[in-house]
Amino acid sequence: MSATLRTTDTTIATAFPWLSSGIIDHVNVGHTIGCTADRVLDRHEHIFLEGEKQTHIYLVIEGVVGTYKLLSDGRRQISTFAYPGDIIGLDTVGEHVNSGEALNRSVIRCIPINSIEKLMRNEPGFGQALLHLTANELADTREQMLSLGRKSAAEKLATFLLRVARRHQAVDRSTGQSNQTISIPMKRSEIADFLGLTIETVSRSFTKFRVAQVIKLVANSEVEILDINRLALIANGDAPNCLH
Amino acid sequence: MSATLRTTDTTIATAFPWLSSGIIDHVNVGHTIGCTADRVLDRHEHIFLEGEKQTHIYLVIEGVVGTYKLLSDGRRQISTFAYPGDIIGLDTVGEHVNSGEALNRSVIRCIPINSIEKLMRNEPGFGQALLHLTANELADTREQMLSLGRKSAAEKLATFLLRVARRHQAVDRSTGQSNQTISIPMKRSEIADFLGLTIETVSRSFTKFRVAQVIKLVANSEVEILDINRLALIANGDAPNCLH
DNA sequence: CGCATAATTGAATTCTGTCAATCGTGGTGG
DNA sequence: CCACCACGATTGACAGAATTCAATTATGCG
Repeated sequence: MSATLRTTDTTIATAFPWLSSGIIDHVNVGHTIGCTADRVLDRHEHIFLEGEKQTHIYLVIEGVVGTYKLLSDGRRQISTFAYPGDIIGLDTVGEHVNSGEALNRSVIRCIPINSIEKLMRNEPGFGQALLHLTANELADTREQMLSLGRKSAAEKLATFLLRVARRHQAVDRSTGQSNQTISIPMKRSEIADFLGLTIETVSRSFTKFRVAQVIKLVANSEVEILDINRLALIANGDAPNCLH
Repeated sequence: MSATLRTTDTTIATAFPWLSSGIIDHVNVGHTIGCTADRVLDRHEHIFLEGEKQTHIYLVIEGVVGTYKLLSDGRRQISTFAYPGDIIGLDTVGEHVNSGEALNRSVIRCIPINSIEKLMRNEPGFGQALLHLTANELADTREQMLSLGRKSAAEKLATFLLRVARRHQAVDRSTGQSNQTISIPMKRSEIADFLGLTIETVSRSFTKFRVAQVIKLVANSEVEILDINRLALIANGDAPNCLH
């Protein structure tokens, strides 16, 4: 099971690092928000299940967490991959509409819902910040819907790789290099369930890109992007003739 | 072009009828929110385009409005169908991530963004209400992702029909009848672009349901649901053998 | 080093898409 | 009031993309 590292009274700034980084500036980030706890999660350990009452929202501190929905016969649609700095469990107020699961060994910060509600009443800018956050996630989700509904396998994978690359850049913008080697912290089956494909199709698309010199497979979970422009063309369905 | 019916100072209650219906109770709905205008839209008339600066959010008063994203070669993914009472244009703060278009002759109420921002500062509960709204839309969108990514054509259409039926019930719950005849206010091509299918496949799925006595096609835009339980089974992938 | 798990590749099938033709419907004007 | 026309919906035949099933290869952890 999961070990609780520490339980402390926390300030807004500690619980929501992204708030300090300038999205919203009229929040008193020194405000205390009550008890938060950090949890260490093993791979495949669940944080919450679809349908459960929502008691906390969760800030990913380390690792990668996935949220997903299932059909009764086991088909799975992964909704999001959450990286450090991302918040999960905000889907709706009431009960979780997704299950949340660690894809790797992860650390998450658990923030009680009632703290959030109190904060929204006391810090006017805070609700606005959460709205921003949720709205951005909605925008992201809509982008993903375009992939799921209208893109071919290769286009989906290209879109996904660019997404990860952008994300990766955001994490280590310290190294300002452009010919990126990105790490793919999820397995093929998880990519497949995110893109609405099978692992075989994902694998074949990887191979196509490799053969076409668009990427180089350094390892199973490490991809070097050789031609990011081409990748972008493919992602948007603008690749002249190939790779479909 | 569109005719502006009237421009008036409006209260919260007028602009957001759903606020009065009990979601959030600590908002002074008598508060005035500044100038709103009602617009009458013809079929196919646009409200906003993807990428445009977001100046208003819009409350649908009459008709049905669709929001969508395009790929450069014309492939379209419809994100939402908005009915009277729904709000569109909340996707994100900044610029629209979808285009919005009337599917039928519609009336929308245009609410300036700056009113919204002011309201969020002055009425603590209001931001919370918008967060609720956005979170619910996010939950809805995630449900749709499951359809797009993991369901067969028949399952998608069944899911869609149930969705419309639920919506329909909400509208005229005055007539408490159960053997529902629902009106489908969108064309096959719009259903197709919502479900990530072609019009031909949508049409074939309709025919399958008709032959299987699950629905009756009263007219092109009017469906009688004969066996809602069966439809629900199909929608969730639990239909024993058939219709796939 | 070895084994379990993950990824790749191949062959055959299935579902959906594409192209094309026909049918139906609703609205308009004679 | 009816006929016509344009648009939308349906149906059929075929093609193609992705899945399924199966076998092989690679990887990474103990």
